[in-house]
Amino acid sequence: MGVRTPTELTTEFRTRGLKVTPQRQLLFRLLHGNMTHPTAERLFAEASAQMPGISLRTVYQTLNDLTAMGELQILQSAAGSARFDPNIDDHHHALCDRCGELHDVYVDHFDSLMVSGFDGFRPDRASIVFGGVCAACAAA
Amino acid sequence: MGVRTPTELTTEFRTRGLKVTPQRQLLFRLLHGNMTHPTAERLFAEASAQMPGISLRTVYQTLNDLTAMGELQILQSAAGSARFDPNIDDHHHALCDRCGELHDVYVDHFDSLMVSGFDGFRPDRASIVFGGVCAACAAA
DNA sequence: TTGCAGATCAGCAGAGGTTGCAGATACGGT
DNA sequence: ACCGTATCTGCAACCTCTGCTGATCTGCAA
Repeated sequence: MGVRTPTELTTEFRTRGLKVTPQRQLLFRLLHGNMTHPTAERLFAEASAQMPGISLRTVYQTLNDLTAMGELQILQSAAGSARFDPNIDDHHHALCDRCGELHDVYVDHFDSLMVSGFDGFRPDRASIVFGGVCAACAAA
Repeated sequence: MGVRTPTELTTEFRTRGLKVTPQRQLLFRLLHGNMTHPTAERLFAEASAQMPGISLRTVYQTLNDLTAMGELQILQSAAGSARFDPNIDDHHHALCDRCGELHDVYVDHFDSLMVSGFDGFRPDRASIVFGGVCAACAAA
């Protein structure tokens, strides 16, 4: 579902010869079970609350390391900053036009889609972003 | 197919109280029939060749105006700059991992996809980006 | 637990893309 | 042709993210 547990990530980092610092452990905890799609800035804010003085640079560094080892996905948000997705399942996204919130959605039988125009292009993955209005915003 | 003709865009601009300057007309021409997905910088380069002195700021301004009136789509490329899509049909994209080129693809029966997790979200559009290797890069 | 080699940290400066601003200029309805 | 106003240009600011550096800290082995 989400990223692996802090314990698993700790092992994974050590296995790869990366060291596990208190800053990284904090980020592991912040990401674990996180179903939002936080920006680096947001994680930095949350981390700073628990560890004043942590640097934004360190947050980026750790997020990039996690992404490089496939534990996070990077989502390019239309406006501004990238979002990090702790959910590495095969899933897609629904973006609310009003609040900007991103929600995970799952698509079945994606393979059965008929696509024309590939013209020799060989796809090995696909991401779908649905645009619309989320339940909370529709109610408001 | 692509954007509307320069003539149509001229009328559209005037109707909305926007003025049609030589700079804008040039951009209309550069976009018309353009099946690539140029960045602002690329359009600026092409425009500068025909009209030395045109400002990058003006290119952005006009592209944003066109986007606001629905004549262009903005595509957020993963790395760096935005791409402007003169094709406003209901289509999707295939992104080559090697050369970074974007190609248009068309998807049939998209509505028949089974999606779970919407949870009250009401989608009104969707965009799919396929990742893979294009024919040219696969051959090379 | 201690010591060492090397990885990591904080902080700042810089790169790349995009937008804000202000004064001068040009469009276009009348 | 005139005038009001949108637009143009050029520059600087802004935002996000990365490179760099000296000081600090971690992991590992004994």
